[in-house]
Amino acid sequence: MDKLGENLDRFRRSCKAKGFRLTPQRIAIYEALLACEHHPGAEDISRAVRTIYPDISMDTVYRTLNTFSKIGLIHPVDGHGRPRRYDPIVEPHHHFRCKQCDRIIDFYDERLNRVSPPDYILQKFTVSTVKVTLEGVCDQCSQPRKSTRAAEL
Amino acid sequence: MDKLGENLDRFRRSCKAKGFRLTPQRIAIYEALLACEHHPGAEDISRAVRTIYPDISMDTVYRTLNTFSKIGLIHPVDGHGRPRRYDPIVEPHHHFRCKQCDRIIDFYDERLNRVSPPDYILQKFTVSTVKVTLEGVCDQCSQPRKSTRAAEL
DNA sequence: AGACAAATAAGAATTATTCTTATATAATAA
DNA sequence: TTATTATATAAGAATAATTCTTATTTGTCT
Ligand SMILES: [Mn+2]
Ligand SMILES: [Mn+2]
Ligand SMILES: [Zn+2]
Ligand SMILES: [Zn+2]
Repeated sequence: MDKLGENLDRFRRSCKAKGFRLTPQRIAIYEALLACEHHPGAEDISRAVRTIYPDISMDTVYRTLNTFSKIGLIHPVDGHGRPRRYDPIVEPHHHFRCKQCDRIIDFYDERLNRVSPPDYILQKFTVSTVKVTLEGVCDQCSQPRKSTRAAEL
Repeated sequence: MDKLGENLDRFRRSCKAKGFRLTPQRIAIYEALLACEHHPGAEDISRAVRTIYPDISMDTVYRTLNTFSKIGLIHPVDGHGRPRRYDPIVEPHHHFRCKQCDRIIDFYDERLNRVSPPDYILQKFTVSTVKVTLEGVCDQCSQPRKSTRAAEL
């Protein structure tokens, strides 16, 4: 089975397991999450789903994203002052966020997966997640204007 | 000079250097930031400052916090769906966030300061900050009820 | 097919933050 | 010290993101 199929299958099983109904809206929202790159926000999801279900309400989008988050199907990603975004990839990975274009780019690194808090923290707190997040300027934004224009200057 | 004095001095110099006026509101807001533990939000700051300046407006609080952030006097801290919070400590340090009580607790660790992204990321992106954030349940919240009650049970 | 709990659409409500504008004031210089 | 002026402020309107309320619809299980 391909990656998309795997994800959809996990989605169906998660819903069943938790007693959630398999509605067309939920399926469309989950598919939109998988299709969108760079961690879509509720507005992105709504826009994508509207092409198929023009009457989808923002409330359903938000409610569904919250439901998915609660059962661990997706992870909410901080919006840094902008609207919250969502990540359909729940396997361990890390994020680079461009301060200029606000893209959030995934990357995978074993070394970072193994970053661990100091012992005195582990003794005091129950640590469930360790997140490493990079911020800076992405390759696209650090290029001197558009590549076509750059030749002219 | 003590730590508080040092901070206030740096604050005065930063304002001067950037040509910002040293208003009573700004001083009070900065002092409130230093006094509050666990990374206050705009509402916390407003409440603290109101005891001295009852007429401080939310707009001034937000505007001032934004100004301070821009000149690097403080750092905004993600609110995870709740209101944004602010950190008057700009020296390198790390955060543990309790998912239950929402406290954000500082800790210092040299090893985590040195966490570095993989080379292929550094080649592609200009990385300006690396944040390690822990989430979980804090010592207070994981205690079985209140300590006084615990003895009874 | 029928029953029913759960999900939805629509739009009101709430919350956090920013904007607008008229007034006040910190900094600077006469 | 006072006058000048650009900057900061208070007040409240406006905006944006998210949640809530309610009446209706629809999956799921007989
Ligand atoms: Mn991701
Ligand atoms: Mn801190
Ligand atoms: Zn970029
Ligand atoms: Zn706690």
